[in-house]
Amino acid sequence: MPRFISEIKRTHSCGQLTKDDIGKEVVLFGWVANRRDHGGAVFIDLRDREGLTQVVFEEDVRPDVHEVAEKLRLEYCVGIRGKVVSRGGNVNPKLRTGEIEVHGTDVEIFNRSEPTPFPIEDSIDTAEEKRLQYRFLDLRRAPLQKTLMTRARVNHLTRNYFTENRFLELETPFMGKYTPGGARNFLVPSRLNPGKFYALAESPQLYKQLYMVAGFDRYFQIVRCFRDEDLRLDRQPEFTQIDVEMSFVEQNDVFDVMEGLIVKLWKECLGIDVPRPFQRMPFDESMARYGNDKPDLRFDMPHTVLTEVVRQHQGGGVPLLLEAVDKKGIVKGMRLPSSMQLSRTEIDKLEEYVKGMGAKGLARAKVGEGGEWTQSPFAKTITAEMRQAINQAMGAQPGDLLLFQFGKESTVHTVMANLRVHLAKKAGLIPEYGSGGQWRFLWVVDPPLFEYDEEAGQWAAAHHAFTRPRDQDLPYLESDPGKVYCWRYDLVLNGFEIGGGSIRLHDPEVQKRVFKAMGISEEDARSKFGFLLDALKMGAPPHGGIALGMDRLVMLLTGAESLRDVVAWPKTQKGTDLMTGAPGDVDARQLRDLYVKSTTEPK
RNA sequence: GGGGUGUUAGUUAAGUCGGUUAUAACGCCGGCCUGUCACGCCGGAGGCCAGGGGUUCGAGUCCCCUACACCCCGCCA
Repeated sequence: MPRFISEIKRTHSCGQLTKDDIGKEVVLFGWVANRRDHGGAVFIDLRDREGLTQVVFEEDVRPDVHEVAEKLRLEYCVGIRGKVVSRGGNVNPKLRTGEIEVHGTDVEIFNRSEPTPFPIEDSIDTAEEKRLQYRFLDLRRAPLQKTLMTRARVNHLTRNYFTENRFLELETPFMGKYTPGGARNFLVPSRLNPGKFYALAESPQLYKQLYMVAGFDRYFQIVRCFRDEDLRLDRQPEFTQIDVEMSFVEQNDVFDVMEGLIVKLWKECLGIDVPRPFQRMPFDESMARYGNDKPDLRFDMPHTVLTEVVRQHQGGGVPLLLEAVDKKGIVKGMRLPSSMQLSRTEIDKLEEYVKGMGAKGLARAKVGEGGEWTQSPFAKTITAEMRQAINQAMGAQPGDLLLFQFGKESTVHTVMANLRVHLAKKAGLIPEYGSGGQWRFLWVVDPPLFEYDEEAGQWAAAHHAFTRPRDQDLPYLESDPGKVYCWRYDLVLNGFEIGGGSIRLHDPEVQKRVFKAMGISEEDARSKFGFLLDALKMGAPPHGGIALGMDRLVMLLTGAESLRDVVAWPKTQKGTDLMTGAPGDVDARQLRDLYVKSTTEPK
């Protein structure tokens, strides 16, 4: 064992010492963050997770120690002993410990370090590929350490909060039965059952409902979930949920509990008071005004739905718009005030951008002094009446630029939603993190229970098949399923969905009708969800719940730009781990033991 | 599956119209330096220009393909 550690114990962290400690004999362990060698005196910035402390080794004080100190290099892991001394006139205001320094009287090198592939500094512009390859070094950097410390704090506060509120932390299996629908599952072959597979849980959804049936009343869990879908900046194949379920509750009860948690987290982590109750918005309004169900409300720039205007004017002299409406499509516009000047080149770029999302083009119109349109494909043929109607609907002012999308509803929404955010970013309308950035929490409520699956020609559950419909909509279950709305809700923050849940359907009779509307036979339902259907028949309490995306929450809380910055060991967009090389090959024998055969030849 | 951006010393970048020895900063190595904290000064090493193919007298530069990373669409109840 090193002499330090076994004989000489650490007394303080590197972020701790202040002028109150002057005169103390201290022992610090850490890494060499920087060195400044002045010959007779060597300055070392020693770093641990708490901060930096300057240590000085002087030749005339301890020549032998100074000699070792001269050999120190960046990222050597060392222990030092010395005396805390005032810096006098040489205070460094950038450091928390900047009023003092430690005059080293002893030092031990625990381990040397090769030159690191990138500097261990707060802000670096090293390619993420490199950072992921040496993740253990990236995690040594203060910003990531701070983020993970916040993450640990969120875990801790969450556990305390729910425990104090009579919730029980109960676990659920990761390896379960594959259930069709929803996210793609990771599969685990069963050695003991040839040809059979477990599925890794995409969420504890069914189990947590069964906890309610079992009478546990209030459940929570901070739990890993697995989904084999394509990755995004805010999506990892394994991620963490704060999972909650409650019996004998309605929507407002769920909101109360969750708002309480959020308020506590923001207060404790950022010192910010988040006002309650959070804003609520119906799903349909969110789609109409913002094109998705997770609007960023830190800026406005709403869409205007023009479908009815176009229909009333029978196309208003624009055949393309008439065609879009006739084919059950929609027409949307967005107004860019004259203050958001866009050059011709920028507009052309925008057009390429939207084409990448499936748009056929980007129709626009520049509004003139008298409300006339120029620079527009519609300008020549549009009737004055429809032009005026559109101007009025959109609140168009002279100098504004109007952007339009029309056609298939889902494409129009996607394109316009992305366009709205894209242009707001470009125009600097979104407050930066830490600059008085607003926290716009929003409950998106009251969505339709079903969405029409065009490929299957069927109504399908928009969320899952166990969401409770609104009582007043029950008559439409058979006649017009599209008109049935339900007790589902998403929690949205600044354009990210950070949680979602529902009040569950606990009535077996209504349950049957829902399956029927989706074209699922009783046998089908039984084979997939038999255990849950049984459970609902045996005294299932009314219940509901929610799951928060813990990683996303921490991402927003810390101002991180991607989920990869709040997950200690993340995967790349192709789902690989650049540090370990996972996923990797296994040998034929392992596969044989699992009764599995690959259809791909190893390269 | 589709659209976009990128890949040049360890790192970050420059590299003109295709032209002869591919630059710089930081880091690294050696030397000097007792008040630095982006320490300073002197000297030095370090390159399969992502990989493959093509055009050309000549390719880091032009063309094609592939790989990898990132952003987006699809997908994610």
